[in-house]
Amino acid sequence: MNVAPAQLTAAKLREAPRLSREFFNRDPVTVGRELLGKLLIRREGRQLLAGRVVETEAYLGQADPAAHAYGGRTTRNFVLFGPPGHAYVYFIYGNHFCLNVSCMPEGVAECVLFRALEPVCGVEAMARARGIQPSPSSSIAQLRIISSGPGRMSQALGITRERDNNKDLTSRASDLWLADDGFYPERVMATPRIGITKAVERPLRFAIVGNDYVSGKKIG
DNA sequence: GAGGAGATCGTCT
DNA sequence: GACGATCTCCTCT
Repeated sequence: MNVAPAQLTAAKLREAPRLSREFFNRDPVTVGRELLGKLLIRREGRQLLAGRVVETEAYLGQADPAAHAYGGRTTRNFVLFGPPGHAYVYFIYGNHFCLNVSCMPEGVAECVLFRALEPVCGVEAMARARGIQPSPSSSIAQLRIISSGPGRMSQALGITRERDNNKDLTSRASDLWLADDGFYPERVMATPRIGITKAVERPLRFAIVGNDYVSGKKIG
């Protein structure tokens, strides 16, 4: 049965401990799996927008033909070669921004791509940012297009390269961060990554089984 | 509901 | 000049 996402108050979001740099200073497969169920929070003025991470993908740096870092350091991907816990935002297909977080120690260009969120706070503002008019009677189908997909969730949270690229997501001063409110997904699964043409067979996409907000076809 | 194709522009070669 | 870690609209079933 489909249910509307459980909403969290701004007070709850402020209570939730931020993820530390050490959390991200690990391999992206571990980070990608453990990010499922965590909160991605954006401060917009006095308002908080937040979504629960329900889908990620791991990119294994210079060893991964599908990764932006595969060809080495460039002016675009330099953030990946920096310290862990930083945002790598890139523009794709002339329309969309995608958000990644750097993993592993400085010099190792591995990362996790955020692919989908379940909105849990500021849903109306997120919908407006997407050009959607939400209402109390909005169906799951209408709600899920707010943030089910890397481009959609970036638009919903106002994530752009200019504003967020190279931002330290573990800093207390950051207006974009990750937090742990104690939620733990019952079942997660690994599948091949989406939208790539190289190394397509590797099961490096992670998602919460049965969650309505996972992009693409529903899992489980 | 599923599948296909076009849009659109930064980045890299 | 070609390509791309996507999204949306349109058509067909």
